[in-house]
Amino acid sequence: MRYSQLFGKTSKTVASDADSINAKLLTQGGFIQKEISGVYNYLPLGLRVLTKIQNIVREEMDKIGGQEILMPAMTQNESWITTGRNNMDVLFHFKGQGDTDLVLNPTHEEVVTPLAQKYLFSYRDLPVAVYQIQNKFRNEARAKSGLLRGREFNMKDLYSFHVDEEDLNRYYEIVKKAYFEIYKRLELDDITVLTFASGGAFSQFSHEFQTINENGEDTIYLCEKCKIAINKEIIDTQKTCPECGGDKLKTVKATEVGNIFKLRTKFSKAFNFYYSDSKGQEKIVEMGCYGFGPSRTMGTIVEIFNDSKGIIWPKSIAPYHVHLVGLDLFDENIKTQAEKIYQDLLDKNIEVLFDDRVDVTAGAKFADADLVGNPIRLVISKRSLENGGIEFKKRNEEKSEILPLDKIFSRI
RNA sequence: CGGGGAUUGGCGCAAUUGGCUAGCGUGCAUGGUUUGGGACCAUGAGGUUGCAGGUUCGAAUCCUGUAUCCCCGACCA
Repeated sequence: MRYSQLFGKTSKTVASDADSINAKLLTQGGFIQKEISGVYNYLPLGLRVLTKIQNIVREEMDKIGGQEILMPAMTQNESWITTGRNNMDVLFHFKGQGDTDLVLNPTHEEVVTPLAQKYLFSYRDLPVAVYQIQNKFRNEARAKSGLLRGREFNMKDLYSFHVDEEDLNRYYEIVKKAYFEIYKRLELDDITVLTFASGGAFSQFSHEFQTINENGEDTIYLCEKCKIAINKEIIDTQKTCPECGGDKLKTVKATEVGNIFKLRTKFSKAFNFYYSDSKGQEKIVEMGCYGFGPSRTMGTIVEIFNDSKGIIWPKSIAPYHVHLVGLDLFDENIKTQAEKIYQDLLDKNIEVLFDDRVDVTAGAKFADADLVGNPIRLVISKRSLENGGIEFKKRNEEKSEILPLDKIFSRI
């Protein structure tokens, strides 16, 4: 991609209502643009990052047998009356044709349960796990912190259906592992901890995945020995580490980036979702749900991986792998060589953003490269060519070096 | 949802005891000079001051209503 043609520009100043590091840097870098409070447009750079996060999640869900579907953003209010959740204060209600009462789904148990019921009748059909990656709508009392608490936000939600609790427990552990695989690929595994949270009516605990960072909205109590934590809402009833029983818990700030939950039979009961066992007996279906927020995770990553100059993306989700800065492009010879390098990178399927602007000074281009935060910066200029090639620099390192043209590819 | 603050070219800001053609920076356009850490000069475009009413000879400035945004708190499978 040529920077000169990229939709979405970086800027030196940022809208005064950007209220957090992630809102500021993502807006300034041309990744997102606020539409209304808690609702954002994703520009090409931002969408590339979001899509990469989604694809990592997608791959890990597929690995554990998740089957991707896509459910609608809206449904009838009737389903929410059935489960008794129609008065949740975050529900967006509106009217459809014929005065029908509709809601924008803040989560999809009310959709997926009746849907699964149409296809799963027998123990032979179970277990099944389906997931989607889709936007959720929650009318938060107070949207804030950029992508961290929005009214429309991106979510991966996986739902599993089982013959009994034992099988639910088995799969629950599998999902837990898959989540840590995801955080590993996002380079968040060192600072993301399993956190015990309230389990609701049918289960003792649910589990959150909390990424420790000083700007986090949540307070958790961390057992440093086990790297397991307890959520604020249950610290009153659970004062020791659930893993080792230790009582030395450290208070830390964190952001919830995932939540897995044994729903048990709460929704299958509401919708009368039964299956026939091997003896022809009718049995209730056991359910689990597993949420992961790609957009919130994107915001969290920016909160953590940044410096005074901008974002420092983990390699796996950077919008581009290489930021190619062309200087002195008014010189036809240099321009030709820069274009050739750009083409060579494209030919090798290396994701590259080429700053091909002619009338922009070196300082401005470097500042933009730092702000956007791609992992590798290459500079081709009069100076670099005189010194034997192309300047190579990693975003997270200070030092740079000049590499001959033919050596560049082995380094990226 | 309770309390507080804000709203002026794309963005950041100034101008209010009511008074001249609403300024400055940045960004944008054109020309020229520059060219390794957000260059410089010149010229130019861009605003019915969130919206709707009201007071007044005169309103960005005062009054009423309303919308939106932000902050603190409550809330948050």
